[in-house]
Amino acid sequence: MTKFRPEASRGIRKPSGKRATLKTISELTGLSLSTVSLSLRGGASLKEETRQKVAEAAAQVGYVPDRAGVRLRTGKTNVIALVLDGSDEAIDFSRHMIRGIGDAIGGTRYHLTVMPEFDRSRSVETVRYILENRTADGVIITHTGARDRRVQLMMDHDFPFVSHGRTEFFTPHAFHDFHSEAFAELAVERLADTGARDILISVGDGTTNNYHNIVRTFERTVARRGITGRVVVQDGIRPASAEMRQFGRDLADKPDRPDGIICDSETRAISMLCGLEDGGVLLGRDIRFICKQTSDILSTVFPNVDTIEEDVYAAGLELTRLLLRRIDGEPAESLQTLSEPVAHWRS
Amino acid sequence: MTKFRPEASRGIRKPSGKRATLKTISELTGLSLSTVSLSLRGGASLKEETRQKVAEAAAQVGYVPDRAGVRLRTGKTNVIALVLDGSDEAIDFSRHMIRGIGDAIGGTRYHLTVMPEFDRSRSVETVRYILENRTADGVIITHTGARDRRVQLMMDHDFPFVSHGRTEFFTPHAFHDFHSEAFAELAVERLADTGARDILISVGDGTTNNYHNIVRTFERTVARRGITGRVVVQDGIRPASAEMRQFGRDLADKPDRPDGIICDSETRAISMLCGLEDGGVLLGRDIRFICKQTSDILSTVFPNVDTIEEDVYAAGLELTRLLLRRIDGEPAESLQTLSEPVAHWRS
DNA sequence: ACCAATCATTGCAACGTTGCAATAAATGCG
DNA sequence: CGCATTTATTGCAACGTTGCAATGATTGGT
Repeated sequence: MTKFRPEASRGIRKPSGKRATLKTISELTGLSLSTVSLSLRGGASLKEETRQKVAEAAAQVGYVPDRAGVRLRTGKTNVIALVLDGSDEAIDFSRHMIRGIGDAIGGTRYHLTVMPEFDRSRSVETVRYILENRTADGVIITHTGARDRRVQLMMDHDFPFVSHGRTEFFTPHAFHDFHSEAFAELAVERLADTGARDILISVGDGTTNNYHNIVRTFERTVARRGITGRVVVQDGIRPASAEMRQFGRDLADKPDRPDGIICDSETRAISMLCGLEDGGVLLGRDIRFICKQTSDILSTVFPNVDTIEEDVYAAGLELTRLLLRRIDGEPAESLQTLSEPVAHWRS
Repeated sequence: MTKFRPEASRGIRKPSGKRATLKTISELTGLSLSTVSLSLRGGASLKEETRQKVAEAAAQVGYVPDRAGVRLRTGKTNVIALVLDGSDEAIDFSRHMIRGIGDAIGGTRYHLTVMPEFDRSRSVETVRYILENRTADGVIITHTGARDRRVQLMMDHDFPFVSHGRTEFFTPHAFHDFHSEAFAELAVERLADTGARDILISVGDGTTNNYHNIVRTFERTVARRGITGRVVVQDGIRPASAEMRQFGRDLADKPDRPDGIICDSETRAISMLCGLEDGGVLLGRDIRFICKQTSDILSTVFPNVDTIEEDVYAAGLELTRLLLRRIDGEPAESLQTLSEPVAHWRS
């Protein structure tokens, strides 16, 4: 009679085809259900011998706790929810983010559920749904606004979450954010250092908090360097479009065109750069350009353009790690991190 | 005493702060648990009056069935799993796909869980995990291979799934796929019609079934038109990279360079096109180019390049609809659809 | 007015898990 | 050696749901 064939446990649960449960182990070891359950969760009061026996049996039948059972009993879902708010401009943002989250929950009990809600106003309802139906143990939100209603809601309910982006709320909450101020400052400094006197910054979505951070720092740094700066909010206009390209084209023709441009979106940057070239602008000479980059498409098309990298994959990793710690009860104020921009100066 | 305030039901479940369950409704109506449960599921044997009463009470307390309870009792998870296999080249593929799925499950009880597994060989393990732990009611896979092991596995277990992509298996299974053959044929015809005599096709990942479909059709169509064709598999090389651009550059210099190019990846196309222009090639004159497009970045950068559109959002929608019907028991052979390419001929 | 048949409703058990109170076994101490 | 204490194990109830067998109420036919 075969006693213990580890290879056999692949796909084979029990003599019958049914899934292994605590009961299976209980019968196998002769111990009670409670003991098995306790033991599997590392009960300190158990004899070393029985713990061994249980562990062995569990491994043999390939026991994995039933999520529904646990959830019903304890309320713990072992799920984290990503609320994708996403008219995202950043190329492959979702992909990198999800991959980061996936890698971070690898090896844990957690699953990831994604709730795509592209209508931003309704994304509050999505969060409300999660809270009311206890459908996840924690939430990750992106594109956070300065006084984001989702953040408010979750703080009110004392529900674990992390935001990709900071807020202006007084009460601290967990977040991970790209250090936009550093980005803005770095970009202005670089342009100024290489001779720019009149810088235009093109920013997207004015509803996010990042927008404010970027603009504020931009204006401060420009002032400090004693040069002029203008802000263009490009919200309604599709980042990759003939219209956006035309914007670059028009800019090239302007008598008072800037000699430095900063752009916080790779897609918008590509369009704009094409337009500038249409207008006969020689990049790096007539106009210097710096943009935030989340993929390597821009650098392939315009290898000489300076970029500042935001690593969305790393953000996904970090957000998840923070969230898991938050779920485990760590105070929010110790779960706030920034990721520093990485400069790629070409030439 | 207020009797029925619909506005009050927002966020208020019960006199206490607890979630409404069948018991809540049972107490409220004086009916038994079983009756309430039965009624909510439209029990045919109930009096119209009681059904009304139950429905009213349920609405009043904002009852939503507890997922864990249902799942434990019935085994139904109300979850569909997306197994993201993704060294995806297509820009924003994940985003569009997820948005499509999200829109398709809107209004249903289903949630979406995403299992990112970017190491393709391990993606079989991911599927196995889902099957063994009954962690979803159905699965969506992408980047399907001709004899995809995940497909094999799920068919063996008679588990509901749809694949984005067809296979060569004899047993039918649900799928939705981009009609790559039509794409290849359309592209060759267009190039031939506009004067091309020597066409090069650049295709990605040779492990997917799409690869075979494209290549086969390409060769057949080229032969039929009496022109020459070559196939280049660009697998190891990153789609957006200096290396890929260099490929275009080198191509431009070749004495026997083709006069028509087809590319099945937008990103690779962009890189290649940049390289061709580096080499002094005049697009549309020296070389005609057609590529498959999933975003509007390429068209913004190269407005004159002919493209053929694949709508990934629509694919997500369709895949999900098929899957839900499959879960409801429809036979797989009636759940097989193709999406036709949409040509955008510029000039 | 009685029995059978239909209609409407209900109690019970079970899904897999865990926390608690309770028991049983082993040890310490006087 | 008996009693209190610690150590190890267990039974029970509950989480929210549903399917089934069983009950109770109503109707129709003779």
